[in-house]
This record gives sequence, structure tokens and C-alpha cells, in this order.
Amino acid sequence: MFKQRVFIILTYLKIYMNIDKQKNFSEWYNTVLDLAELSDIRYNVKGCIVIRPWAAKTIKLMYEEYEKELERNGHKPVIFPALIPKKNFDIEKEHVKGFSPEVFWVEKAGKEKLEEKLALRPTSETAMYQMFSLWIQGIVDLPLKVYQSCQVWRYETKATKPFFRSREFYWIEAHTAFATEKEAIEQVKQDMQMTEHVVFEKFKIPFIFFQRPEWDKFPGAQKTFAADTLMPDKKVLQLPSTHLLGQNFSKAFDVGYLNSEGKKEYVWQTCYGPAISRIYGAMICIHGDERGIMLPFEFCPVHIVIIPILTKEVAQEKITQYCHSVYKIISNFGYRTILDESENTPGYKYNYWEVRGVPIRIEIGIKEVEEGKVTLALRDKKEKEQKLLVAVEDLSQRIRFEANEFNKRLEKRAIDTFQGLQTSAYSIEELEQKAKDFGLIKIPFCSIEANGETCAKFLKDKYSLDVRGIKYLDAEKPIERKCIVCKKEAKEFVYVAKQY
RNA sequence: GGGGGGAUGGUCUAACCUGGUAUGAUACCAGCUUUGGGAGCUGGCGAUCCGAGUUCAAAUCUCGGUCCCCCCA
Repeated sequence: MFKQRVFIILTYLKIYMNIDKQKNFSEWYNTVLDLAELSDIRYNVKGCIVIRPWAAKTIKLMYEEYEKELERNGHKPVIFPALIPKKNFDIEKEHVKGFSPEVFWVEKAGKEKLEEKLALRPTSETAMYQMFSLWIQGIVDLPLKVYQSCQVWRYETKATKPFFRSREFYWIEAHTAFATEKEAIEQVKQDMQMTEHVVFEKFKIPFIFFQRPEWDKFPGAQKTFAADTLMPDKKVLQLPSTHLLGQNFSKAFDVGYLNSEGKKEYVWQTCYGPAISRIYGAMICIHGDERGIMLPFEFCPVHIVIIPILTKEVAQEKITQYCHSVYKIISNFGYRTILDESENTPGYKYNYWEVRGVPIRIEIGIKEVEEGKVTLALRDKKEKEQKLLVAVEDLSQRIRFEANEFNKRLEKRAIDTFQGLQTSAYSIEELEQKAKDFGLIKIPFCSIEANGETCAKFLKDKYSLDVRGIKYLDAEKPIERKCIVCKKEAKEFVYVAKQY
């Protein structure tokens, strides 16, 4: 009896990766990165990882999706140098103060010591806006909306984690200039909509946009809005952020135009930065399970894998031929398809492709050949209910249907998990209690203006909770509530969470 | 930033305390065999993070560096 049980447990461990991502998130994450061959941390520069083909393919697809969305919204692509002269970097005071501790500097080239140090861009405001100053002469040059897909470098002092926080990461930065403040504010709203369209609707990552407190703004910005999502360990991860820069940078970089009265006006600016590599990290963590990663259908490097099941007794050639014809049919539908003809056994192949998140698997053995059908198995379903027998002539319709259903289930699971991790608290005791089981907690709070920072610091020091800000466009205001820290009148509801 | 743990074939690991021919598994290559949930047999390739010190002798002891992981800020 005992032996039998041990055997069953061992068999189970062998079949699945079998790590509970809620209970043991770090282990789960490190294991999928390795087993699914997403990244390689053996590269010998701290905080820099190698992104392997399986992840790189998805990241490229994500870039394409985001770039399309930006161009639909009137942004044009640009490509700027990664090196920024020190004197550019020093122009906007708040910006320098915020970024200086994280900048990598190039000081030498060959044997020569450079006369002027060059920053490896941590973000490109200071590279782009001097060019904006040249490009923008009159109102005819406005609005200016550009984006670039690139990598940036930041010397992170916090613990690094592949994709979540690296010293070199991959993002898109969009920068704009407008004649009026109103247009700039509209742009910020458009940035949030783009985030909704891409990060939620395409990547299936739920989030909330917060207006960040005064003490947590982008260096040099008037206002910062950022999307937060929750990881399986209940910590928040910041996704795209958009910043109302006002005229801080345009005045510093002299970006202006002559108005109809012949007077000089400075432009109103915004910038927006979705970190694609980080969003990728969030995506695999949100959708993954005990078998490995999962991705929304469109973003899988491989949509469908075909596994031949050959047996000695029957004509292997017949099965192989059938597999090839099915492969051809499905490829012609436009799906990224692989026919796995490696020497491994079927069970090995199931696990291999499941850990990588291939959403649809097709099994073909003698049974299928004789009936003119295929067995279709879905990645996110349990073994017992995952297999369907489908006739070849129905495949096109069936795959389209199943892909759609797969995405719907992915989205529903993500939303349910996200909402299940949110709650509210009206006293410090309640907050302390709920912080154990929830991610984002809504509390009445004195203020996200500078004078609320003391209360925020208290929550950070005592409970490791960060004030993420007020929910953007959330009309809900506390009525006759007291700040749960200082007991003064609560001006707003803020959300607090442990953060990465 | 603080604390802790660690680095041995591609991966995991034994030997480290008590210095003396580096263990096993897996992966990989070849052959045979097998294939409906990680098959088996035989043979083969392959490693002590870097630098200095102690010593007849260092994976092992000492110091410095690099990198990784975990917990906390």
C-alpha cells in the first residue's frame, strides 16, 4: 500500500513540472524559465540575461502588436542613439536627480579617455528633446508623436529578477509634444486606452491604472499614471506608465514655437513607456500553471504541435504520411505548426510542449488514420477532459473555435484571480490582517499630495506596504472617513500593496 | 541597501568538516530496441568560477574578486 502510494506520487512528479505557483512562486518561476528555455542567466554580467528563442519569438510578436497600436494612434517610429552626452543628461534637474544613481556611463573608448562622458540611455527624454527643439519651429510641426522600440540600461540596486527587473531591458518609449495642455492630457488618456487595448485585450493581463502619489512620480513629470498588475505571490508589478510632463522639459530643452501673435510658446509634453520584457514576465506568470507556461493564442511561438504515435505492429509509414498531410493542411490555415518527429516517446513530447505552453496538440495514431480524424488536446484542460476527436475536414473551423475559447478561459482565469486578490480595509488592524491574504487593498487615506508622504512611509516601514495611488477615473471618494494612519480627514481612497 | 546560502561535465549532484587518482544521475553522440503521458540496454564525449596565498600536494584550508539564489528593506 505504502509502496504503491509512493509510486503514484513519484509518477505524478515525473509527469508534470508540478510546482504550485501561488505557494512557491520563486521556485515555479525559476523552473519555467529553465525548463521552457525562456532565458539563460549564465551570461556573466549581473542583471543581464540572455533571452532564448522561445521567449524572444513571443517578445517580437508583442512588440509588433504594440507598434501597430501606437501607429494607429498617430505615433511615428524613430530610432535614436543609445549614447547620450552628459551635458544633455544634466539639463532637467529633477530628471537628473532621479536617474543619476542608475546610469551606466561610457568614459573610455579604445585607449582614449572621452572628453565628455556618455550615458547609456536609461530613457530617452534627454536624447530626443534636443532634437524636438530643432524639429519644432511652428504650430505646423505639432503635434509631434514618436516612439522607438529599444533597450535601455539602468543600474538597479534592488535584487534583479529575469524579465521583471533587469539592468538591461526591452521597451517602447513614446514621446509627444503638443501646443496645448489639454491635448497633452488627452494623450495621457489615449495612452491608457492603448494599454487597455494591448495589455489587457491582447495579452490578457488585468491591471488598474493609478495616479501615483507626489513622492512616487517619474523624475521630471507633473503627474504619473501607471498600471499595476498582481503576481501569484500577491505583489504588484508596475506595467506601462504614462507621464504628463507639462512644460518642464520643453522649457529646459527649449522646445517651442511661435504662436499667431508671433510670441514664443513652449510645448506640452507626455511620455509613455511599456516595458515589453517585463510585460512578458508578467504574462507567463499570470497565465502559467503547474505544468508550465501558457500564453494567449496569438503570442505562442507555436500554435499547434502534431505528435505522431507510431507502433511497431502497424505501418508506420502510413501514420507518418497522414501526419505530413495534416501538417500541410494546418500550416496552410496560417497557424504556426510543428510536426514533432523526434525520436522521443509521445509522453515526453506532451510534457516538452506543455511546459512551453503550446495551446493545441494534435495526436495521430493508427486509430485516427483509419477514421480520417485527429485527436485534439487543449493545453489548459485536465487530462481527462482535454481530448477531442475531430474529423480532418472540420479542423479549420474547430481550431478557430478552440483558439478563441482558449483565450476566453485564459482571460477569465486572469480576471478572477486579479479580482480575488483585491479588498478594502478601514482600520490599521484590518489592513494588517488582510495584507496576509490579499494583494491590492483599498484604504481611506489623507492625501497623495506631498503632505501624505509621512503616512505612506509609516505603512512602508511597519507593514512593507506601498501606496500605489488613487484609481484613475474612479469617481469613488471617501465620505466622512478618516485616514487610517493619521486619522485626519481622508481625501481619497488609495490602494496599497507589496511591490516588486 | 541589510542579512543568509551557494558556485564541481550542458543540467543536478558526491567527495569539502578530516588536503592525496573527482562519484552518480540526467542530457548529448553512436548502435540496438521501443513509441496512446517523461521507455530500455551497450559503448562514448564532457567538469572543480576567476586571482592570489599556505602546502611536497588544493575541489577541499585562507584572503580578494565575479556571478547566482533566498529573505528583508
